[in-house]
Amino acid sequence: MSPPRVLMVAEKPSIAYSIASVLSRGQMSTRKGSTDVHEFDGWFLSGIPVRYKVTSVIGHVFSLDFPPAYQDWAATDPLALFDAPVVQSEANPKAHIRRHLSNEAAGCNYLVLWLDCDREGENICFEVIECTGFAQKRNRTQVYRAKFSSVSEKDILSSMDNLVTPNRNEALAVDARQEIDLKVGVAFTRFQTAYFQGKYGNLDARVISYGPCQTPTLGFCVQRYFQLTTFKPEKFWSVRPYVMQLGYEVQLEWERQRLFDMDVAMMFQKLVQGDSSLKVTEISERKESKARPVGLNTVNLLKVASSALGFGPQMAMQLAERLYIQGFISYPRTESTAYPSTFDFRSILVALSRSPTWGKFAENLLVDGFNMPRPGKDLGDHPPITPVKSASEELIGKDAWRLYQYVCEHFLGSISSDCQYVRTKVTFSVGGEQFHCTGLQLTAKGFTSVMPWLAVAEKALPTFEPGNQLKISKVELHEGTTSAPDYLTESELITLMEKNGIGTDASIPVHINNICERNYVKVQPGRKLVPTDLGISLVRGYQCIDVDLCLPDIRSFIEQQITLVAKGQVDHSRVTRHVLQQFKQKFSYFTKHINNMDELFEARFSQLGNSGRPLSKCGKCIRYMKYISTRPPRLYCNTCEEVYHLPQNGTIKLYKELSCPLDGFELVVFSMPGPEGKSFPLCPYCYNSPPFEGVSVLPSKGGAAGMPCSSCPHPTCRHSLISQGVCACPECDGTLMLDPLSSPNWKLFCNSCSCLVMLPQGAHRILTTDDRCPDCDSMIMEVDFNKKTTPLEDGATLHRGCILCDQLLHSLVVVKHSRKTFMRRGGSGRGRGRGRRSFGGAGGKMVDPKMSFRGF
DNA sequence: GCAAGGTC
Repeated sequence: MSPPRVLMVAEKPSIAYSIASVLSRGQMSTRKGSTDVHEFDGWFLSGIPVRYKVTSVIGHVFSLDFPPAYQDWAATDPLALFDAPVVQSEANPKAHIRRHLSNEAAGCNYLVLWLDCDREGENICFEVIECTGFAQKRNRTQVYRAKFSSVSEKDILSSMDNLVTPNRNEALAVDARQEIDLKVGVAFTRFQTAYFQGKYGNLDARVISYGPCQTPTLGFCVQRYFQLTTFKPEKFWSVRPYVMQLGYEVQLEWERQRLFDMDVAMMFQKLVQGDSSLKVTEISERKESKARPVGLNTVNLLKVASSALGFGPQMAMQLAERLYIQGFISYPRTESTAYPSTFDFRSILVALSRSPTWGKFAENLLVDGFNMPRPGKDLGDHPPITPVKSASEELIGKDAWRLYQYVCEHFLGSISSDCQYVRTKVTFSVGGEQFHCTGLQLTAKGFTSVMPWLAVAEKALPTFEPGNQLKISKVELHEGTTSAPDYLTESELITLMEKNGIGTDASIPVHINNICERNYVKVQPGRKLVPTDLGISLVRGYQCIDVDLCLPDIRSFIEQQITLVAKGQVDHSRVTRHVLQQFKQKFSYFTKHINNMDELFEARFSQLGNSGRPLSKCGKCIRYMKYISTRPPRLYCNTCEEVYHLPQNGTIKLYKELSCPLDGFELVVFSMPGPEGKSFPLCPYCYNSPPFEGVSVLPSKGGAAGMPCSSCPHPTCRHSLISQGVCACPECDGTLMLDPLSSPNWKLFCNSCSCLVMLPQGAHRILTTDDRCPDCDSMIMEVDFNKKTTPLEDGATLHRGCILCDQLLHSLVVVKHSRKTFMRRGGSGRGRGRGRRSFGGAGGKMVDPKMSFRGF
């Protein structure tokens, strides 16, 4: 009778091989299949003699998708995808892994799962259980899970002695993630693509994708782009004294470093210049060191490959993969930076000692002894990436050689000694100010001799003694300018993604590749990521509609929700439903407000951004915005990617290059046509985003709130309701404002309705003043009549008075567009509404009937 | 044509 059979399944062929090698002590027979199958005899559990078969999958067996009925883009409403069924299909049909597992499981009595010990691995466990049929036919005691923290003999053997059961909750968390990612990503992607496709001639995108990882990744690039385009350089000054010591001229650093006020900096310069004695107050010497690197993991390899070697992550991984298959480096996909305790450094050093490049260095480490590496983190996956055997450029090619070279240097560096140096700091006092200079002297190069780009620069310093009185040779006032940050480098992006939990070591290169291939960013020399028009418009669009969509938090939210499933705290389908419900709402909101994103596309892609006329300066970036006069009229800031709506049915001009005291935007003036058309100034920013709450706004199309300066309660700005408001409107709750541009047809207009009041015609000048009428609290007006037509006696021209109470002015004003004859609506409480609450502020006075135009 | 996660 043949012995019972045990099927063991690993996540990838190389692990299956390692496990079989350890358990069979190298005595196994291997046959080909979809993946190799290693067979040998051994003992299982409490000493059952068995026949072992060890094979593997190749990552996930299945992947999730929508059923065929939902595959037609045109016929499927993307919103319906949130509630659509999902189906599993074989991830790699050509590999026939499912058939392979089913065949190999036939006749097996036990299943041992050797998948990677993370959530994804746990999920693959259940894929394997399904394929092998162990779920249905056999009872649970026949399925075991091996938990191992590294693929070492010790760990493999000990996990065989401590077999557990697979964790269904962790697997279900992955199921939840898959369904959420699929539905959210596909729904948004199909909707966006359909909406923008063919809409703009020069928008050439096959697909405009959205994803909870790729979109925040793009978000990082665009965020940096905004930082640098809206950067405002600032000048700064620092005092830099120079002293002569033992024939050296030394420049001293200021303890205050720099000041942003030139006058103050100059004052300090004079103080220092005026004090003839500079004194050494302190000399400190400190031994410092720069630590050798921890073991190399994938993400750090990718960063160096990008920043120092100029290889993109995709390319770097391809090279690393090849070096691994050829046996030159160890497995290149690992998160761990800690070496296992049993790690064999010596044999690698022996291998490298044959190298013409590092032979000498490796040999020295062998002879003089090497340092154990710094601790690092152990994620239980694979050891850090190290060389395995010696290579040469001729053997592996130029690019692979450069990557291999780095792996070797990093490995040698990680077991070298730290770099050590002495830092000397000399502190000086002069004119009440503190200055210093520092010197650096290397005592041991350590690892920097094999990683010279990390070397510490030496800096010589002449000897000083405490209490030395020195002469200042000159005192410079250095002027500098703060500089904008540069575009995000790929290496910085990887750091950000890792920090924010966007993607994994294996998927980070994929996401970066996606945003490049989809034409959202371009890689420029120095591997800088420069967002394209499409990338910028997309991110700006998300920011305008629902900023969450492009922030990394969207990923952490999903992760945090599925972690509840993994911990068994919440049911998997409830979490999936709940999260999808939330995304469905976000999706609905997004589709309803897609016009906000479209405005940006319109500006970018139909070249409105080029055809518009430069008009007012943006207060954020101090660059001219473009005035787009076609409906709806708006200003567009090319730099900030912002659209500012303007009132319709009139003309827009710059208002004397005056700017808003609140936000620095240049004011524009809006004029309605005709001699009786009113005109009023407005700040493009405030008009769209009123800075004060509860301000009455004009009705406006295109979503702008519509607050012109005539509704603004700013207490001191000379264009505000407070400065230009004259008295209550006879027609409505509004306030009559002086139209500052109405000369010579001077008029007051209501900031709320169409009421107009014509002031003395032909006056040379009419101004509002700071004074108020003691009787009715209206603003006292100052009228400078024309010399020829002045109604004043003796040809005087200047007259001050209240237009309601002053006999002369009263007789010269005419109310137009007044549907009601001077009757105030409502009772005594009226007129204290939002817009006028700040007006006058003189309490009960405003209920005086004279406040209206009654009696005209 | 679409997501993100495995591995090759």
